[in-house]
Amino acid sequence: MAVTIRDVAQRAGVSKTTVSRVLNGRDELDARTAARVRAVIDELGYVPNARAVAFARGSTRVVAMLLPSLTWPWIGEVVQAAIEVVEDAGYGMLVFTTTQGDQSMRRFTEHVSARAFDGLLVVEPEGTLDYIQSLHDEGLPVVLVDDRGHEPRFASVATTNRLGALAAAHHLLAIGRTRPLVVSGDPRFGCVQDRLAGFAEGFSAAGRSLDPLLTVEGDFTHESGQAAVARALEAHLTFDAVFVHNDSMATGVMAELRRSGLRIPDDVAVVGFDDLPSAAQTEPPLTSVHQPIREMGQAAARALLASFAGTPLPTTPIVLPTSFTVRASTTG
Amino acid sequence: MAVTIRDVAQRAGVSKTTVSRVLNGRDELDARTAARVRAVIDELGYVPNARAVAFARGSTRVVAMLLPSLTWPWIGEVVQAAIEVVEDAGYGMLVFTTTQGDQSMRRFTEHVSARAFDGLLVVEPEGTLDYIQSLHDEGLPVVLVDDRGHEPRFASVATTNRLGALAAAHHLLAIGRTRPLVVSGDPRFGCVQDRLAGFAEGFSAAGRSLDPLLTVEGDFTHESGQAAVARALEAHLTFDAVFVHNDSMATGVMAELRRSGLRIPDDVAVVGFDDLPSAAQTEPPLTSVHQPIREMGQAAARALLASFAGTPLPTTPIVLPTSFTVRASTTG
DNA sequence: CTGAAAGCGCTTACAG
DNA sequence: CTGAAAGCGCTTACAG
Repeated sequence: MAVTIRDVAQRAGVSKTTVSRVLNGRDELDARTAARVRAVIDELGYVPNARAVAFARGSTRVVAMLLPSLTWPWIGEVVQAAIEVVEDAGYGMLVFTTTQGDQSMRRFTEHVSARAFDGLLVVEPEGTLDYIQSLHDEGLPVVLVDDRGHEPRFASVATTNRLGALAAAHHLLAIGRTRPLVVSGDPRFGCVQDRLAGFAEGFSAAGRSLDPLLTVEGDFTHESGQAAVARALEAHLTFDAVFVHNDSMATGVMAELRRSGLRIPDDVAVVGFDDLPSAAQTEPPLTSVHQPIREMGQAAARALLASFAGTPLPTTPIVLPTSFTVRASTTG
Repeated sequence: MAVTIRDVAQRAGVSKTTVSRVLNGRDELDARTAARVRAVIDELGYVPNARAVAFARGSTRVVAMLLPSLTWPWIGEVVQAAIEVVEDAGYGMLVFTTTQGDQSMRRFTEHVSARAFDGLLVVEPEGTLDYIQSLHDEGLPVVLVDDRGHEPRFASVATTNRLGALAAAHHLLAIGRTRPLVVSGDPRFGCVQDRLAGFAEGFSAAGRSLDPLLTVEGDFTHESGQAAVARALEAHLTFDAVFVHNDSMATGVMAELRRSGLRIPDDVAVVGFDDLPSAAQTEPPLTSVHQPIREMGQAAARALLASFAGTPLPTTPIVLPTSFTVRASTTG
């Protein structure tokens, strides 16, 4: 049998109430009483039963995270960072993914209804923003880690997509590239629009406009980057650089460029977006707009935990700045 | 106020006991009573409070997973697969990582003592096997997803490291390569020993022995693969193939080979191990021993869930076979 | 087939 | 500063 608060109380010669007070750090306690109780707790190796505490207190000390999938590198980084913050606070992190579509969402909803956790961090699975919004409206503390450029009416953490793309433009101009191909993500995403706008802005500020034919659409996968470049080359487009909306597509872009006999960066410079750890391992290493991914995960988790302690969740997005990492794909 | 079992009972004109029976699918029930109760449950949108159920039943319907980190691709795949199985069963998955060392382990131990979950899946953080063993000995259901080639005295899921390496040897011999460089992982790991043994076995079965100078040690990182090849070339070793103990090192190996002007596979063929999704995206695409990673995660989760239902955990490892994926890095 | 009652192990007003 | 008692929302013998 596990040791309970009752055992501790008996052994210390106090009531369960007093033990509970020691456990929860209430201050209306005689110091010697508290010390004695603490000694007994150590002696017996007592740890309060999490199930009973959750039940009695009405909160679980567990945070949930809802994600499209765990197998995307970007998401892995975010989750890892968030977990570290959550663990530090003595909380647990319950992870839900939506790889099984409606079935997944139904399961998740059950856990919400069952009040299985105190708050929620979200990297939005496609098309679930309204649902998340409704959870928030019903009183569940929610923080969105926003990789899509939404503008939700609840707490969120985002990055400076426009400024990041602007930095990419400045860099390419600085190394003398004037006809960049742009491989974008799905233009329905706000982040994609921001990246397109920031990049164009950088060129127009330098008195150069972008050839509209030189913007092609990808879907953030390696394959789509490869295909985009293949199409551009087939159409005999000429370009001296490629600005790619994420690193995965950028590796596809570089693969296709090399297949076509083009040298990177001599013939074509390549700039990615994300700057995941793997960007340093491509060939050549990839210049990329750095997203503060870990910081975003941490900030989201911290905001959520703070809300449990009474600090209201922020009503405007927490925006963390991108930076710019230069590697050999632009400065070989 | 959330709706409780009491509300349902009142509205249906039965006792809470009866509602509980309907909820838990006991069969000693009048069909019409059950139907009526179910109707009320739907009408009120009642979902049992997970905290109360966990407390009353003494089990949480939550499984935990202990991991070194979420940012390694191999682990991401395992966790994703395990989560899907766990979610399907209506369970939640609590994820703990040990990126913060002792601090992390202390936090995790608290959750164990607090009985915050019913069972544990583990990808062993370095040096914690004895601790995991002790949790098992104290009665916590544990299943190890074994990427290290341990032989634990509790349930585990593993793969055929020796046979996988044997297949790599056969393939290289089949394409006429006779002097392979081997870039291994840390030889303290059982899986590394198995891969070394299987590979050597394949060559000796063909009447060829491996040059001991041609086995160099890496640490499973991209950089170590790169460094290993750099050292080998510097030492003027000659080889016509490289067998690398994982895909990450293999990309490092390929990068260094290309830097040295060697063509893949014409001058040097490369075989990796793992066959992560990214292996199809390297340049050239990587031939690799395929580990059934998803299947391992699923099998571990299934075994754990089955143990809750009364099926004892297996006492010998569940071993899932590797396969062999041929790509352009050996057959360009 | 059904219900009244005890119990799971804590927390928290309330009273002193 | 401390304790007795109620209560959190379920499950589960036990009795009928």
